[in-house]
Amino acid sequence: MVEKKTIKLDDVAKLAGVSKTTVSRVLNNRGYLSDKTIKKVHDAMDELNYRPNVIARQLFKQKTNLVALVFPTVDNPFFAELEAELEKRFDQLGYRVLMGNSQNNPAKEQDYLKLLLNHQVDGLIVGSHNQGISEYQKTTRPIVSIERFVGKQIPVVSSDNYQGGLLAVQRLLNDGCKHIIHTNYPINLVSPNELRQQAYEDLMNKHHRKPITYSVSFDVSDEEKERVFRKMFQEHPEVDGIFADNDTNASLIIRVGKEFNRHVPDDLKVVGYDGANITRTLSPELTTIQQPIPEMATKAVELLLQLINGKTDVKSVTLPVRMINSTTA
Amino acid sequence: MVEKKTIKLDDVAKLAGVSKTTVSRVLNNRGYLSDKTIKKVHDAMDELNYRPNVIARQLFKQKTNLVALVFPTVDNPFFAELEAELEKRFDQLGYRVLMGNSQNNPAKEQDYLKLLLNHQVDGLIVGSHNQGISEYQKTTRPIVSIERFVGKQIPVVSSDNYQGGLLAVQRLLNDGCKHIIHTNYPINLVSPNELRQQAYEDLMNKHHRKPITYSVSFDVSDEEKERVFRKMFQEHPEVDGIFADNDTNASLIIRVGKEFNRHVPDDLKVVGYDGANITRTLSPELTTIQQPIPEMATKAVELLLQLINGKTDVKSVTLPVRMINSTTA
DNA sequence: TAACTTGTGACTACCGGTTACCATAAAGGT
DNA sequence: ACCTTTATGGTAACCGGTAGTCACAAGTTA
Repeated sequence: MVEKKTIKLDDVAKLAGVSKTTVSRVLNNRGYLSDKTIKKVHDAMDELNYRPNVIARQLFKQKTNLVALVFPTVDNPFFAELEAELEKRFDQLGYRVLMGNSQNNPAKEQDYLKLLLNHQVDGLIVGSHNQGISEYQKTTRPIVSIERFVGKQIPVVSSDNYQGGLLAVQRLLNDGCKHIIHTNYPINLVSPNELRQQAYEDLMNKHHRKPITYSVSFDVSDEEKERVFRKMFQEHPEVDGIFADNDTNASLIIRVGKEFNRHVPDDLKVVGYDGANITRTLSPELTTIQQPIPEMATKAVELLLQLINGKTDVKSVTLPVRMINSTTA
Repeated sequence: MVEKKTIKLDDVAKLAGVSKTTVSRVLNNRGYLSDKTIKKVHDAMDELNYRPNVIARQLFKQKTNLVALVFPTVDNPFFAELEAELEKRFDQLGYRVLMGNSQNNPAKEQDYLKLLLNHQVDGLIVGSHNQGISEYQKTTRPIVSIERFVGKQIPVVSSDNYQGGLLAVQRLLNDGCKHIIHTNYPINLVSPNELRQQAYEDLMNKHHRKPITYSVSFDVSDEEKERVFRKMFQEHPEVDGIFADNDTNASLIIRVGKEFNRHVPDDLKVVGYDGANITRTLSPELTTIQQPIPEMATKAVELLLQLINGKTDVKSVTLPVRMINSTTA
């Protein structure tokens, strides 16, 4: 096997006819350097196709310029857009991004945290839906959470879930719905998501209607989810409006509704939640509450950088949502 | 500011009352060790919440257990599923995954390659749609490509694009379409995608029909794409069947068709391409050619690992596609 | 002419592990 | 009683850069 030796700083120095120190100075733009020397060094680097070993530098500097994203999965319109936006911003700031798809499995999330922390990441953005992960308490590494409460000291970026809930339910009420049902994650997952349900219940109570919520786990198959929705239509044939906790579920509900001969928006009105890119493209007919994903990404990156730079009083933020009016409600 | 000192191997050794060597032996499971010592060391590590500095180990071992994924963006049903599947497999094998969203911008792709290679990744999986990136020729690092020709020495995992093209067009012909149009990326992007177009043209010619292809760039906005499709309906009002190069475009075409009063599947039949998870959930009505994304991920990971382990004759593979019959054709 | 500024080299400690080598010692086998 | 296996310690080189210190030379300025 042809063993191709890695080029190191020393090799560049030799070829350029300068000292190791000088090459390092060129690389880091330190000290006094003549243009001539800089050129010589660059030429040598090009000729050898030299790539500085970032690992060695990381070890010395105690900084990796690596951040990790821990979310349930990237195979979901909301997380895909969010992670893409986060990555774009981190890239501009010189950070590389490690992916951590926890599959919404607490053990996996715990493992990921350990592994990613071992990789000496400079910070983490997390948005998994698990609880009680002790790793979060043990570390002092900078962490920002998105749409999820993780711990007292960890700032959260979320959209205005309560307002989103109000907008959605009010829209259904305005459209004349009498029997509105809400779907949401199981509530034991402490997330700002809960506030959507709170808004739903508050508004329903205000209008003297009985709030009914169906729980649907995030991490089960579409078939499983459809089963829940079928049960919903069977148990509540009177339903004429649904406030779904995300657009995927809204889409599944509309499909299941058809099985029960409910046609949107005549016999049934549906409002979704998230309003991600992909959903807007593939299901433009869906009326939904749009989370400001790009802004959330911007804010999360901003907060994480503050933490990385040693700021201590980093505060959680809530960003406004907006309604996208379309034809399903 | 409270400076929290990082715990190192030496600290663990001191607390456990053993030597640095022994701790390292416990960590790496090397040499002779008594159960008693192992326990002592583990206890000390737990007490101190010690995390071995992976960077230091990487530097010595010349192995990072890091791989990078370079794709246009993760905010797309096909790439989201593909990257999720890749990440899942790499995770199981002990590799962490770096995200590189090139935005389909050659300069950005080149930058990413440099950066990721600097990070000493053990390998890369690439699927961007750019050409002529010199970085690919310069490096000897293991690379596997997905659905894209990169260079002679770089193995490609692709699905059977020619067969996919045949299936799609044959379906439209069987449904009685007389005027079938194909949409695809600009052909100067050398990708196996081309074979879909080839199949389309071969089949059209065989049936003595004139093949017509509209080019749509991957990286433009939905609005831009819709403009192209509007032009298509204007220039070819006779069109009654469309073979789209991906499901997103199929979805946009159906929407634009409505503007021209073309209703699917009565006045117009559409077959898409990709059949990713998210698309199946959000647009189940779409008839499409499904790429075997999980299998492609499995194969790509397998090939990359062979390269990482020094195998030299790693061959490209093509995997079968299947048709998903639904209501748009 | 003394005092800086600029430009470069040589040397070394350091980042935090890994591992080879050698030494030592107790336990077990023959 | 001798040899081997098991178990542990100490030391040092090494991975590939970074950066501080000191030295020295040439050019510039007061």
